Amino acid sequence: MRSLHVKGIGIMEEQKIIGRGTWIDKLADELLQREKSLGRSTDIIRVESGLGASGIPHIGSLGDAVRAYGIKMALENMGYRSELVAYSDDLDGLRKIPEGLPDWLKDHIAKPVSFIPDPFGCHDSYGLHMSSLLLDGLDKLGIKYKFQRGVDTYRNGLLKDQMHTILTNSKKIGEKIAELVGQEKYQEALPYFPVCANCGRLYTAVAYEYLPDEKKIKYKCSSTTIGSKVLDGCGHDGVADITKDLGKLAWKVEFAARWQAFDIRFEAYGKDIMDSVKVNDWVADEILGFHHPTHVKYEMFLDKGGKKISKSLGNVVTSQAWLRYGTPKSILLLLYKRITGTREVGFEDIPALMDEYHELENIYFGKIKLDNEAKTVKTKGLYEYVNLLNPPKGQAPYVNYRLLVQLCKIFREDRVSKVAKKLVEYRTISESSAEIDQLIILAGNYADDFDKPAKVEVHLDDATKKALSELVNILSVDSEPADLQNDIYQIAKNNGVQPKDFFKILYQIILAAERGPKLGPFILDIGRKKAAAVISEHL
RNA sequence: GGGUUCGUAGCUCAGCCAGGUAGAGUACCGGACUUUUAAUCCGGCUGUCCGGGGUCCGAAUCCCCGCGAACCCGCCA
Repeated sequence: MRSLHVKGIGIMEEQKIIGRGTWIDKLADELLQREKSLGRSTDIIRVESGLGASGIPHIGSLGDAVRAYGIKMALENMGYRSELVAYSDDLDGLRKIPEGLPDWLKDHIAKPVSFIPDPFGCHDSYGLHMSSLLLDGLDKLGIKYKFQRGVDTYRNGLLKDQMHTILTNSKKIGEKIAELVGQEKYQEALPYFPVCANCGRLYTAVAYEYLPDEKKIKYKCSSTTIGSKVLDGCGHDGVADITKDLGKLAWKVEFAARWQAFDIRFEAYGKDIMDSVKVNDWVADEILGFHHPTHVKYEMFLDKGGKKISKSLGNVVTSQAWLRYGTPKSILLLLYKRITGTREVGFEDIPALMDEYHELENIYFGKIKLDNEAKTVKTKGLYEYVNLLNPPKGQAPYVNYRLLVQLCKIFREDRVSKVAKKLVEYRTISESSAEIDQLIILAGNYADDFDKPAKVEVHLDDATKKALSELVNILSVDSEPADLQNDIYQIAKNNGVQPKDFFKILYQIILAAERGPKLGPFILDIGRKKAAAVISEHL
């Protein structure tokens, strides 16, 4: 698949570049090779992303779908039809109340999230609220998908054939699970969790017998352990019909059933479910007779302290919050630039990603040349994927994000027009535009939320106070001072204050910083009356 | 116990997956700007690429063995 020939010492090997040269193309190519060698039809190649619906979806949950969509794009680019199935596991039971959500949810522990009221009050259920947040994130990024709910999947019996095969082979599967991953419970228990018809809970109802002729499961709602807590069942004895009643397969076998039922050829997964995937691959291949999909494993997204981003902890980076500070493209760049390696992610990455996107754009449009041909192709390819293979015809105006944040810290009132005016004065841009205004809004949000100046305690002696009040007088008269910079300097000297210290104090008062821009023009920029008012507060 | 990832400038990290001159931000020094401050811009400086072996004309990059750090699994979905 790659042709290497050495032309001579010191000369680079020639490489065949696959697709657009990114990891996405390479993976799509491997997938196609595999499908061909398996002899499967490639009329339409479906890729899947599983969405958890039990907590607030974070950037990592989004990543699973975004990357699957990347494979879909690469396949289409290579001339195949493809589709992304977004499967919401909304029959999943609530095990833990996520941080910040109301306490009354404890009454709904172990119930499927689709049958719990929405604590935010805007959707039909808890589960629908959570999956909607994720789908909303995908919509805002421009990602197209076919939404498939777990509840509908089971209620309509879409997995009934797979369930039947799995349940009749449960003994064999249980032993294999123990062998592959050391989990022994399925040697006894059936890999199926009914929803108790009496109390509506999952997990407490234990399936103990499968009746293959009737395709029914006998269960008793006894008890279960979730984490360290024991949950008592209601004692109900029931029968569930796998073709229409609610209940779900255990994760160790559910993926395999879905893969076959929906004919899935690709699914990415996080390393936390590595074991489940290993078992599911075996179940698909050996029990269901369906070659498991091609996979790619990715590391978890961690927060900046290196802790796992957990839906139940407070350190959640959601796409909704991200879009307050960065463009959709900055999220796509984060997710498409690479898939390997541990990723510590936080809002503080946004400025760099915003600037990096702009750099990609410069390379794509030939403003920046790279010396290495392969890297140029790869970089352009990345830019195209970030634009969902529909790159713009021309370059959008852009200003360095950090510069914008700095300016936004200075101008808080009437920010957009003032910052834009300043940028024109700096000759950073020739004129203001809707794109620049939008960037100012994003950077402004970032400045407000993360770069908040700490309130500085300023200690003033009498001489300094006198000097400051003289300055206030100058600033308060109607006519604009001719050389304010020099005036400030003179005022300090006349009052026996070291100019260096005087400037420092002014920066502390006005900017809450030790240093800053040249003070004379700066005070005129922010408005001298306003500056006078701020200084007066310290007198 | 099993598995995965990471280790690169004082600091934070990119580059590694498809080998080809060691990179960015920050910090520091200097300049644009006759007195103070320097946001911004420009220029400069910064290396045992964790250690050791192997493959190769060539290794930060690929392979093996160590050392160190983190994460996941061994509840459950």
